[in-house]
Amino acid sequence: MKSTVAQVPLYQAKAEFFRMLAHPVRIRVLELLCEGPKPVRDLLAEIEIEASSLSQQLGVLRRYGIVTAIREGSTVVYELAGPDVSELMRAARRILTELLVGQRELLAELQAADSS
Amino acid sequence: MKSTVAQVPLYQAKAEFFRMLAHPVRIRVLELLCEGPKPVRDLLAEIEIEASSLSQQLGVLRRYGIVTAIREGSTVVYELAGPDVSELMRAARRILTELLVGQRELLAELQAADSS
DNA sequence: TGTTGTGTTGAAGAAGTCTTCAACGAGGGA
DNA sequence: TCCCTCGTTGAAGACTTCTTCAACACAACA
Repeated sequence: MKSTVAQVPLYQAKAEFFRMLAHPVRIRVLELLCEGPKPVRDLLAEIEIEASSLSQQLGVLRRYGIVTAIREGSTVVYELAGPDVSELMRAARRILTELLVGQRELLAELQAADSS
Repeated sequence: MKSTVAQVPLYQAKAEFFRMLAHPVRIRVLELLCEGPKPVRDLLAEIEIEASSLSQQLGVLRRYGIVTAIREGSTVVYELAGPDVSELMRAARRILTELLVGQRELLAELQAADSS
C-alpha cells in the first residue's frame, strides 16, 4: 500500500485527497457520519447499494484514514477519524452550492441571450 | 458533452466536482490563477509539463466552467470563472494541511508504539 | 456443532482517465 | 505568401478505478 503520509509534493497530496472524495457513495457516507458514528447496517439502509459495494467504498475511506471502524459484537461501527472532516464536508457543500448557483445563473443568461 | 448543470443528485454533483479537482496539474493551475489571470505561457513556465498535456488539463477545467479562456492577440489568457474558486482553494489548502498534520501525528504515535 | 446474520475480501471484466504523439488552426511578421 | 510561434485537438495505448460475484471471517445462538 502506498502511504498517504509519504513526502510527496503538496499539490499531489491534494489531488489524492480530492480523488478519495470523488465518489458519490463515499460522499454520502462521509455526510452521514457527520451526524455521528453509525453501524454499517444504518449506512446500508440510507444508501441504496449492495453490501459488498458499500464495503468496498468504506475500505477506500478506511485505507485513506479519514474514517475508523470498530467492531461491536456482531456489527461494525464507523466513525469520522477527526473533527476536521465534518468541517470539510460543510465547506464543500457551501462552496459547491455557490458554484452550482453561479452556473445556473450563467446558464439562465445564456438562454436569455439565445432567445433574443 | 454532459452538462454540469443537469438535474442530478447533489452527492453526485459533488463527486464530479471533486473529480474535476483530482489532478495535480489542475490543482496547480487553479492555485496559480488565484493570483490573477495568466497567459498559458506563464502557466507553462511554472508547471513543468508539455504544452499539449497542459492544454488537455486546461480543457477539463474549461469544460467544467471553473475557468475561462480569452484570446489576446497571439496568446491565450486564462482566468478563474468566479471569486468562489479562490476561496475554495484556500479552504482546501487549510483542511488538507490539518488532515496531513493529523496523520503525521498519528503516524508518530504508531511508530512510538512499534518501538515499545 | 451447525446455522444464520453481518460485513469483508479478492478477482475479473467493464468503464473511465492519463499520457503522448502527430496534426491542426490562428495570429504575426519577413 | 511563406514561415514561425502559440496553443489546441483527436486518437491510441497504458493505466486506474468501478462494479459485481463468489468465497470468506466472525459473532450469536439454537
